[in-house]
Amino acid sequence: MESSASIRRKITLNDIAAGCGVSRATVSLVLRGSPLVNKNTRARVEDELRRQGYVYNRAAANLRRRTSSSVALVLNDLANPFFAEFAAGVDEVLAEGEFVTLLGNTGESAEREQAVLGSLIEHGPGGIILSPAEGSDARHVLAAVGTQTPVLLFNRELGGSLPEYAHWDRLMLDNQRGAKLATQHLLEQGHRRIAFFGGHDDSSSVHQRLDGYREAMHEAGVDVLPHWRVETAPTRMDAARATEQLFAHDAAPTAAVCYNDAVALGLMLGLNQRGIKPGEDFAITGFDDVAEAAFSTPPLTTLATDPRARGRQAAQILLARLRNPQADATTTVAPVTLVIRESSAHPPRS
Amino acid sequence: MESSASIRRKITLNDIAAGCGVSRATVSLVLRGSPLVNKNTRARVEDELRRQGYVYNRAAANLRRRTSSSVALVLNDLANPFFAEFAAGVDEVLAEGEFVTLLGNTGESAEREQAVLGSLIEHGPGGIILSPAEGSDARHVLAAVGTQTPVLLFNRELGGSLPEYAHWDRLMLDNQRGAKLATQHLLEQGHRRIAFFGGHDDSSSVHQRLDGYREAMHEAGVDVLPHWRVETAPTRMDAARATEQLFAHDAAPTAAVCYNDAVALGLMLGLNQRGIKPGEDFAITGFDDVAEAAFSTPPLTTLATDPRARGRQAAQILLARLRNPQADATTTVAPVTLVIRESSAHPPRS
DNA sequence: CTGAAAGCGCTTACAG
DNA sequence: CTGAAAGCGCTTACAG
Repeated sequence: MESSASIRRKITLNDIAAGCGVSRATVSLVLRGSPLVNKNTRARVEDELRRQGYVYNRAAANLRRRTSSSVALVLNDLANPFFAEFAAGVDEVLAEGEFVTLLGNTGESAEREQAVLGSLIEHGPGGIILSPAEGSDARHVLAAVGTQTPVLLFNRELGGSLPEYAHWDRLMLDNQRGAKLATQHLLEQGHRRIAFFGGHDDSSSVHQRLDGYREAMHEAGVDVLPHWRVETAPTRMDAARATEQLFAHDAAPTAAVCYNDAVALGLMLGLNQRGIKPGEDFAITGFDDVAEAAFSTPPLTTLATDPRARGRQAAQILLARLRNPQADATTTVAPVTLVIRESSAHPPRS
Repeated sequence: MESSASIRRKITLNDIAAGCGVSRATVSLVLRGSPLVNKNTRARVEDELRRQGYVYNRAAANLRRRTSSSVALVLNDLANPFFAEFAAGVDEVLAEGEFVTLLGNTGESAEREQAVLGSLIEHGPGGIILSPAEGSDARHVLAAVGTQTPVLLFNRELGGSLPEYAHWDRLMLDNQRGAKLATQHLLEQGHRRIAFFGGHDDSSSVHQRLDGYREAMHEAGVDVLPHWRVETAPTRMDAARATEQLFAHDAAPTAAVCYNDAVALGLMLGLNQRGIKPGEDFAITGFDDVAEAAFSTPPLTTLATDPRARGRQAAQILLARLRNPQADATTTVAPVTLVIRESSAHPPRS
């Protein structure tokens, strides 16, 4: 690296061509690994490339070739460890495929999602991986991204519906099966009065998990009482506050399938405050397997979703789409795994 | 949006110009908001832009103007909530400044860091925000990024040293002051035998926190015994395993300043296993204020670093650098705040 | 106020 | 095997 040269302006193919007496075209062929170039010429060019500290300008190449080497990753909540892991998985696979990740975080705001998509699309991503903000709808997303750029929808559906929307690939978690597994596990421990605790009913993932819970209860021939459904915001604090509602009526539950781990951990807090020992007097399951689940007191039975693997999977689906834009849209439902820990490992006590 | 048109090829300035009978140049001026354009012409062009569903090609504009509208964000561990929050803060400010975030995750591998930087630099970022992988060194980073692209170093220093390296901006946490505050707090509670627990001595942040701890002990006139320093990997499990080393000698500590929250939570685990009640029989402080700290049993006294605010700050420093490339390099030390909870709120008991 | 022309850094038929 | 030429989608002096 010639520091005197590199401090001034960027080195281009012209500099390399001039530096070793060949044409720009030949240097380009060398860079792209064409077999047409003479061995000797290639060596000479490669030396010169190194000598001048050449940096490939991928944007210029993309412009000329009408290709893209980026993928936009638009997340509803990057600060959530689940999505952070997901992003790490996406980036891992994209990087292997020589793509760069354009990051956008919407913070659960449909309005910001519009702005973020509108800005990212100007950078010409080859595709978009979108985990929608709450309340985001298909028409707005489509208006922002157009019909040229393939979209992979992760984690939730959009509101509204459009013909184009049906052509997008999807990667969803198996929410229904997960909640069913958790419910069946509690039934096997001997519980019959099982609540479904936390989350708001208007969310598509809450809906799916409720379905799984109901299905398991139905198959076991257990009637579900209305007060076994307690809605909360999907946060620890709100769940802790709502704990009392579980015990406000007769036939109080002896166990709860929680919407997610945050809610389950909040319920533990609320139970402790009432002198009820989670994992001894009351059985609990969560959903997500956050880092804390293995270390809570008691450790939390939950459903592992392996967000990093989901990220890798999402990137693979999108890369496949870029290779074959005409293929039919795919819907992938990712499996979730029941992880049994002490919070649920006992028969009913109350 | 004409779906028949938009399905085929991308709309360019030429299409718009042809569509309303002006030149490409005029359309460009409209797009860039030039005051030169006649009001009427502007309105006509803007209509046509909307009608054809034009999407600005920022890459082409950047090529022509020799500018960049992206910033690379290279993180040692995106899956860590601290860095995920940091990334969210960075992205927030960059988006406001009309920049897009190019994400790269190195997973704490210096080798991957090389590859990631080499790949990102080809996309022509205006600058790079780098939170180095462990063991990353200045020479390799400089070789990958060259001398043209400004770098902001976050969180840790690189190994090795080079003249160019000194010209990089820095944003570091006030590790020393944080550990000093924690130590002083324990001293005020009446503790004298205070350990420094966890982390490896070859890490620059461990080093700085140890310095703060020693400074506080020295100022209080308390001699530090060698066995009050226990090294561990900065993880919960390793910390739990190492707990016994605190009590292997006479004059065992009654409190510990922990390297970070993960280590502090692990120490709680280890203490509980030995029948020692953290927060009653033994005082503990952490560092980071992870989400879990407020909910552990007992809640953990720790140092809040506000990673999202750090991210915003990092982006602001880098944007300032892009506006003024010639300004002197800056070093910013971000404050940390002691958050007192129950894990440390008592005098020595043993 | 508007248009013709040159050029950002690359790639790719096409000749030779 | 190599070079001259055209062109990706923009911007920007420069004329008029």
